[in-house]
Amino acid sequence: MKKLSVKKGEILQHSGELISKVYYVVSGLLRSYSIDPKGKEHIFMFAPEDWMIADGVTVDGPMELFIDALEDSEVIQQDKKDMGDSSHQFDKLIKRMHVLQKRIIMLMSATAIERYEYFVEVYPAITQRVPQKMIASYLGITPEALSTVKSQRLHKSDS
Amino acid sequence: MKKLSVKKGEILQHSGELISKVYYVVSGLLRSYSIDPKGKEHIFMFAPEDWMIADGVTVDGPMELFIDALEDSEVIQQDKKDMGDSSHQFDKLIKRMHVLQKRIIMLMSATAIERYEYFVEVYPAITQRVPQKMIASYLGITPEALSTVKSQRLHKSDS
DNA sequence: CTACTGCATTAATGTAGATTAAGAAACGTT
DNA sequence: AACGTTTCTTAATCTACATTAATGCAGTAG
Repeated sequence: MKKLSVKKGEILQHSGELISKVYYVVSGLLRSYSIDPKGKEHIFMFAPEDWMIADGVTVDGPMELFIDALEDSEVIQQDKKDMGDSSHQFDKLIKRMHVLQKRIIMLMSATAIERYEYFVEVYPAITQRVPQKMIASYLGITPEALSTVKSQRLHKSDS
Repeated sequence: MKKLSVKKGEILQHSGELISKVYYVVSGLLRSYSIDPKGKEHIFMFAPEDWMIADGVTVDGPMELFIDALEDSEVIQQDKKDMGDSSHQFDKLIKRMHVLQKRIIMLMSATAIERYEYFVEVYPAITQRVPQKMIASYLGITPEALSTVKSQRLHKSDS
């Protein structure tokens, strides 16, 4: 368990590494993402201050997630195996699962517009801090599609 | 913690209930699913023998998941708060998260065909045990689309 | 056996979002 | 300030999948 200062753009964890760390974000902003077989980047989560981020390493092998810094950040790095299993950690995991569940349901049932509305509602702060194309990547759509979604929203509020 | 026998079609948990149980499947097959605002059903997971299934209830409130039996089943019901936080349980959760992560990445990056291929690879047994329309619901596509995907696969293997 | 009901398949038509491309705006670097 | 680089927007075209609808096929009940 140690404190790190990372610069914007710095990579904390490469895909496929077996070392399994957990990062608590004290300040700044991290993200985790994967690169699919077609070479496209998909943002899996954003982690602003007070969040925790980790890859999904299991006993079965590594998960293909990168973690990097979108802003200069202070993070506390901890090894997963030293985390213990206090019920506090347990709760955090349960909460994270809930977010993932919701995300899956949204991907299956909601349109790009609905997913964007939900994103803005849940993470209003993030929209100001990251480029649009990353929000598009999080939503599972292209930056072009996000752009049209946003203009539709503007025109709607005229009515 | 008690053992239950449930009949095919029986509902173990309704959406919105606050009671938070975990079910270990001894034999048979359960599923969890949600119904979206448009009234469409989306299968969240299948749980054959030796799996565990639960809703996503958190401190923040209930998750909108139903759980029911697709086959006559024997299950062990346990209250979440009595689970303790042994590292065994912890590991199970981590594994589940891994599955969810993979699913999200697939939904964002893979076509219907690729998702089906992956499903068959990971859950070959399930394809024989549930109706096609439920597999479609799990994959996030319509039964019609799944039907064409399957015929494409057949024609491909001719070549 | 016939009639009903739910499921699977196939085909037509429609649509959300991808792709491609080109111009405009914002940003970092010297 | 002036440059290249990245990001954002807009529009035209394309494609994967949804929707709708018709048909065939079990399974089940009378």
